[in-house]
Amino acid sequence: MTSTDPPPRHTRQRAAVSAIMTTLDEFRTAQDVHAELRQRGEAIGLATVYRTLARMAADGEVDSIRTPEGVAAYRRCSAGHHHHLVCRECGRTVEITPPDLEAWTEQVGREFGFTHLDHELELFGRCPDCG
Amino acid sequence: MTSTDPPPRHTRQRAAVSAIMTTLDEFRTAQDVHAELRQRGEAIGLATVYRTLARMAADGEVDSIRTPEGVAAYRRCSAGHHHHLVCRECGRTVEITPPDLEAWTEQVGREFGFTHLDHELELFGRCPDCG
DNA sequence: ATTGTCATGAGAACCATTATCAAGTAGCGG
DNA sequence: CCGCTACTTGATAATGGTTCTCATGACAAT
Ligand SMILES: [Mn+2]
Ligand SMILES: [Mn+2]
Ligand SMILES: [Zn+2]
Ligand SMILES: [Zn+2]
Repeated sequence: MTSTDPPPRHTRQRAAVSAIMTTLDEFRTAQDVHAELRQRGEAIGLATVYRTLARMAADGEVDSIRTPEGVAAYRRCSAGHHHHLVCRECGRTVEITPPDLEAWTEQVGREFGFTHLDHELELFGRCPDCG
Repeated sequence: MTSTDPPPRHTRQRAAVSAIMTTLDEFRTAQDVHAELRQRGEAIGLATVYRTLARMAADGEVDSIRTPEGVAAYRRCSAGHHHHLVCRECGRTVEITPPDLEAWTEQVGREFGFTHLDHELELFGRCPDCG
């Protein structure tokens, strides 16, 4: 359980992905990130972007959600657990913290005998700029 | 905006999907439903199952969620808006209603100027039977 | 029964994601 | 530095869920 995975190696590709994620304020798919990196002249493979984002998410360096269409999207993550209000049009995101959700999840889990609880909450809408 | 879509026609295939959904207590994917129908001797195409479930979901006859892996799953739906606690192993489901979530969603939307709000909340865990 | 419209389904197409695996490279010990 | 080894990369193929195509069949209103 305390198995320590080796830390990721520092490569040009990983640095590029990490860098671009700090500049983006919206949830972006792996394909989006790959296209944007290419746009900026970075030489990087699509598979590498997928792998890097998946690993960064596993390591807590970025948040990952699934859009209502089922595709994975990533965004740089502020410290601590939180949820999101996401614009369906442009991906603009606001971090939110619903009161009592964590405690309520635990309570409901106990009530029905469920263990290994996790919860997913995202709000979707249209932001002011997208009318 | 008040456009009335023509009601679905009554066909053997639609009846079969509708019938099986009333007997299932767990979220099932379109592929699951198709396999189960074939098992029971029903002649029905996979595309038809996909179309029928999508339409039933749009018409509010079944609930649809996406598993953490991103695949769509369907389940017969009790009246009224609600959310779910789903067993990751067997799909067993409990309907839940978090207090104040609807009102909180509206409040957060107003606060940030988002419109056309929607929210997605699902709890996942392991049910008593699945240890 | 006629007829216009909608539903069906086998297979192809689509598309996000993951697997392959040979070639490259980071990082460590010497 | 050097060299070794394990990790990373990326072009490409493979996977798998979902949707599209379109010819054929079935519903239902007249
Ligand atoms: Mn939370
Ligand atoms: Mn709700
Ligand atoms: Zn927007
Ligand atoms: Zn279970």
